[in-house]
Amino acid sequence: MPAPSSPTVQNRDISGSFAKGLAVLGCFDGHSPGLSLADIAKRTGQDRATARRGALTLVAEGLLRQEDRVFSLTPKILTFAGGFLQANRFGRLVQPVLNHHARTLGSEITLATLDADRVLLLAQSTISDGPVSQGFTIGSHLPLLHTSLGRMLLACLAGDAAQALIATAPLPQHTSRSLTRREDIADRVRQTGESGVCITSGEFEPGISGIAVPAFDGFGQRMVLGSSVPGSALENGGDQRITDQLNLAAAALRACFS
Amino acid sequence: MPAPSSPTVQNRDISGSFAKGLAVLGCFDGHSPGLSLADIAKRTGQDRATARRGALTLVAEGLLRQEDRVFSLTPKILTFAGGFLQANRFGRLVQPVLNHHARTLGSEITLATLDADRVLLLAQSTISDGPVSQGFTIGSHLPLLHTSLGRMLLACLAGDAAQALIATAPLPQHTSRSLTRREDIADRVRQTGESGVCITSGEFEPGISGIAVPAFDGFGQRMVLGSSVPGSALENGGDQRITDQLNLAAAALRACFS
DNA sequence: TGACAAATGTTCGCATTACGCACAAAACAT
DNA sequence: ATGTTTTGTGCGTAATGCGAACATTTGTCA
Repeated sequence: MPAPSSPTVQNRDISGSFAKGLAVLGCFDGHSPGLSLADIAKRTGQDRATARRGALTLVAEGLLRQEDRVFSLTPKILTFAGGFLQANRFGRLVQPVLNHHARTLGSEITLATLDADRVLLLAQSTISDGPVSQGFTIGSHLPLLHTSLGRMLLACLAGDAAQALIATAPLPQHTSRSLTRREDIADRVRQTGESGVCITSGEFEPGISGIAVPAFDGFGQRMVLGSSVPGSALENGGDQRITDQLNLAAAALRACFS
Repeated sequence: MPAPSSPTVQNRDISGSFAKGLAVLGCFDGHSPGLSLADIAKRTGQDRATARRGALTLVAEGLLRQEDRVFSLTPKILTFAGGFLQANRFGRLVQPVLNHHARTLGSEITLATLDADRVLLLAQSTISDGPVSQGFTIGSHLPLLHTSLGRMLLACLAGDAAQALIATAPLPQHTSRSLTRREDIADRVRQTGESGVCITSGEFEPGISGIAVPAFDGFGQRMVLGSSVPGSALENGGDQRITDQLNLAAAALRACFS
């Protein structure tokens, strides 16, 4: 005879099976091209049978393909991204703005937002033969604490939310210059909020500096704009030139979305 | 006493709830930025209560946001695309190749594949101030029968599969030059298969010509490469020049993926 | 090479979960 | 204000998904 609020009763507004299935889809994170059922079960913490149903359902929907024992994403997964990108006019509005300013700037520009405790890349101007290209794409994640984009996102957050993230987000030492004390990062975030621009030097990739500025509020979230350049590009007022150009691009986007 | 294959019994390997939830996610196709519960129910053919559970689950997972009565995709949806793009080295391999060849070509290059009866865009070289830009993005869909990319994909398919698609895929008249008889399209596909290149002129967008060549087999599917140019660009051997350049890009990709 | 062990994949009974009717609430029209 | 349509939600029921148990494959050592 179960109690009225038995622990086994769940929120009737949410479908557990669906959430578990999404978790299966979410394990394909790019670090591993193919996953076996056991891998999926391990990553999601689900029973192997549950993971199997999720994966087979995804295969039936055409989102995964099964080759021998490994599952991998099909191109069809891009359809979901297409829904977002087209609904928000990325092809017509965002991409042209980024491309244009990237050309006059001479380095690539990235639009990003916050996703849990990471930076999520939304769009990127791809400038041919650009000097810096780590191979990041739309949907890639960057660390929050050691990138200029991440620190700018933190600076745009309400104080306590930012502090919570600074205290808990992963803090691996990517390079010898990565700040390793969370208080130091909090300081930088504070400075960023005051100056309206964030510059990091070699904390994520050696020899590469990042510059980020706020962009606009859209899709229910704060967006930021940034650029990666060789550290030397910041000398002789290069930092100011890049900042100005990023702010111009930000203003153009703001005009589109608000 | 139900029959062994009772109509109410389902395939135990597939999760119906998960599939229904995915259908909810799939209705956000970019043509409509926000959908109400009733819209979702209508589009998916699900009961409103079912659609509601699916949508609320997606909100809980951070993939949808609810504003008043309308649901819309959040940027987090791009994470799934990122998994595919990174697993297949799009940032490091594909994008640089497309960008490089697009620059020497002077017009943008698109990588695409087949998704049911439409063309799915996988990657695009974004060349600043390029002459033609319809605002398509990664994950966008193009019609199969009236684009060079689509006809090239058909030409790469086994005969009966191609014929089936030619007979059933939607055939709207986008422009006055759109072929409207399916036999004519079958003819063009046949020619495409023989010559190894497909050229269409103004059948999808007035004044715009498309050129497509086969690229490579990857992700379990055939990939094709194409470019859109003003119709005039094909004169004086321009068509050959573009075809050659596309084939060079295709060869470069083939070297990466096989 | 065969026998054991470890890991992975699949089946099936049972309890939980999701389905969708029916009701309620809101929005709109008259 | 009252009917009408549209939209949102609680709840009983039975279909569905859970996971322990079973089967199968892969790896290892004598």
